[in-house]
Amino acid sequence: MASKLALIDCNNFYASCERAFNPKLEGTPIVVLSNNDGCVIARSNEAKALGVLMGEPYFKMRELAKANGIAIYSSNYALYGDMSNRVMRIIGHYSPEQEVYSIDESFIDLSGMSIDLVEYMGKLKKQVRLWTGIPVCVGIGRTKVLAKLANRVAKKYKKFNGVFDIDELSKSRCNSLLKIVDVGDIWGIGAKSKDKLKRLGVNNALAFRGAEKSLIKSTLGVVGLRIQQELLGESCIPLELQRPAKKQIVSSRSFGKPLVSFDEVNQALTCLARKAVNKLAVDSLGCLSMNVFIETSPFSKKQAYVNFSKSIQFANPLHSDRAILPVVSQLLRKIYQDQYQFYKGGIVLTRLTSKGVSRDLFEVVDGLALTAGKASHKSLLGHVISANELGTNRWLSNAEYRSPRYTTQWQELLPVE
DNA sequence: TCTGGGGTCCTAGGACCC
DNA sequence: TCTGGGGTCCTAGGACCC
Repeated sequence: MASKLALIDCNNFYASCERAFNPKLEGTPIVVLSNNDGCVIARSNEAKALGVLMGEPYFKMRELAKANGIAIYSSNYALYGDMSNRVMRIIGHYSPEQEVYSIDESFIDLSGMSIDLVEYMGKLKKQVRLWTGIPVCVGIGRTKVLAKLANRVAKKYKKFNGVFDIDELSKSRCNSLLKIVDVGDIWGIGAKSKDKLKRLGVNNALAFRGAEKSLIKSTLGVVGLRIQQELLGESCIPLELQRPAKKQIVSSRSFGKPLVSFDEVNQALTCLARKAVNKLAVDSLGCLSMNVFIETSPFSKKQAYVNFSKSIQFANPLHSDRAILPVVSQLLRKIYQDQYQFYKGGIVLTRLTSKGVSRDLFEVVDGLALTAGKASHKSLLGHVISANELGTNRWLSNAEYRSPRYTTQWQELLPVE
């Protein structure tokens, strides 16, 4: 049976979330900023039309924002995550097989459905909009790469009303379409690969699809070969129906201010480690190794960019804050140097295992004695935190423009007018 | 003044083994 | 003096995704 997939992609997701809770923003250009209010990570169509670029540092577009009445938001992941769950649940009703690909994208399997798929996906699009306020577009094709491409078309050309099936095109029309798609706009072809291909004269999707296999293999390896096969309509990137087990957990942040004391950096990393430990707990995992890193700003003109990191292997999987947090401080002690202003840092937990029997009492930590931990304190929420998590808080991100967490914090519910 | 965070997969090269 | 080759496992780094 020929496979048939749809990719449902939310339009300007973060910006649309802000708008869903503030209808006055209809027609207003919206920009959402990254964690530290650093750069642009989402733009409404109006903001795109004003020339706001993806990834642009906020300070470079502040004047433009002021002059054009652009609404600015700090990112509000609690809100976006919750909205995503609602959207994904609705999409899940349209097929028995769904892959939630990212916070704002989902593939579903439509193989063997003898109905008008464009009409069917039109219904989905309307329902998501009605129930959540989030606009989506749908691309349909035989493979993931083709569905992605179809989705671009659905987004770009108004006449399709947000739903496009690439298989509805005749062969020659399909070729004309592929010819106007830049090779760098194919899913999986990033900036580096794009440059390599263009140097070889492979400029668009049609040329890529028709290129010699050996050329693709030697230029991009097996990854490129797979993309080419998918463009030809042969599915080789399967739907992932269940989330694959995590292989690593990263918790890192740019600090709100450059940090210049061990204690401040230690506070930051201990708090970040706490977040990582919480993620371990959600999936009932332990880790057999950990990496701690700190770095200076790559943009600073006052000091050279440096990046210090240290890894440690554990004899048994660790999963508790009591076991992990002290090790973070000990590793940091080994890499911290007084003369630098640190601007970012984090921890990476790897070699994850399912937790199994708790062995925390007998944990052996590669030559590092586990200290019993300093006195504990209760946080405002009532759970016990370590002394290292208290401090100046200068590491915390700036989030000057965050909208209320309408859906996840009682105190921030939308008022009834 | 001010430049995100969290992931995955692939490959090359080193260490080690027989 | 002559100094293999194939397999596996691990890690670091590159590239990509949203």
